[in-house]
Amino acid sequence: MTNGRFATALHILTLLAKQEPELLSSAYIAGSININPVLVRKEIRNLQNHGLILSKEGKNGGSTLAKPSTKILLSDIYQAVRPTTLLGRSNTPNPACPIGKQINTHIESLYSSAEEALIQQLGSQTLADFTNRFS
Amino acid sequence: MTNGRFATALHILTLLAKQEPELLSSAYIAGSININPVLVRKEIRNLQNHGLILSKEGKNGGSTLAKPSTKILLSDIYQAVRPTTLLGRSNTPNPACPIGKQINTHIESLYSSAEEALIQQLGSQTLADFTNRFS
DNA sequence: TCATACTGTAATATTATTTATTACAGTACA
DNA sequence: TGTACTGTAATAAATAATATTACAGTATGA
Repeated sequence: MTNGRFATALHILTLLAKQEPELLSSAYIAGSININPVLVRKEIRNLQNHGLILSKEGKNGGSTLAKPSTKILLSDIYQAVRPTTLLGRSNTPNPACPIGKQINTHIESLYSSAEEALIQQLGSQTLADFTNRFS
Repeated sequence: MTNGRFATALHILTLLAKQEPELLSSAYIAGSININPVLVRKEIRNLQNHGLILSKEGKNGGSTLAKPSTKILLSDIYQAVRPTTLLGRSNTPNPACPIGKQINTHIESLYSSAEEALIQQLGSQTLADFTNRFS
């Protein structure tokens, strides 16, 4: 992925974890990340759908963690922003070529075992582990 | 990464491995992958720089593997096409925010250990292992 | 020695993806 | 009932990836 969604999501969750149980507004969060508030709201919505965040509408509204940071794995965050393919997109090879015809199947299974390794590694750390590194 | 370079490089190397020790032209390879020959030549050049491929210019020229496919790890291929950051780019957070100021350092080290896990997994298979899966 | 079939590479155009911006409806509070 | 939020759609702008065109350089072999 060439986008910054993982970094953005992690930043959002770090802020929420650090200022728990305060409700933080998307404008405040966007100011810290230095991106557009609409992007933040979209990502918050997504993290909400994945059960990591709770939001409250209306005046004095905002967002907070849906569960303690010790219960949020970094792999949960990855899964929430997971790109279609970790190692990039595949091509649409020539079906007339015996290699071209088969390669995407093999690439797919390769990608999924590679991603599995990544998820295992990310799953070994919690959001709390990550935020504790901040001085 | 949103690009198809890993898939392209793997496709190139698979073709070369399967037809060793023949010299394959970029036009032939591009026909199998179904992308522009110039992209193939660029990637071949890159794989050459990484010691995976040998090329011969002029008439009847083309490319072949620089070493047996049993000696090429899938992680070597990843390293050759490695994007700046596996998990996407980071933001340029607000330095006035105590979290924003530090987060990129922590994200960087997180990314590098995640990538390390991926490389280990890819390093457990050779190009020969991959090409042997083709029927 | 010259036509041919390649690689190598630069320059540019096109397309796809990502991010930013604008706008506004809906909600809760005080 | 004004104010400060979320939620979301629509669109624009910026960036990244791929395709295309063009041509110089190189080796082969007729």
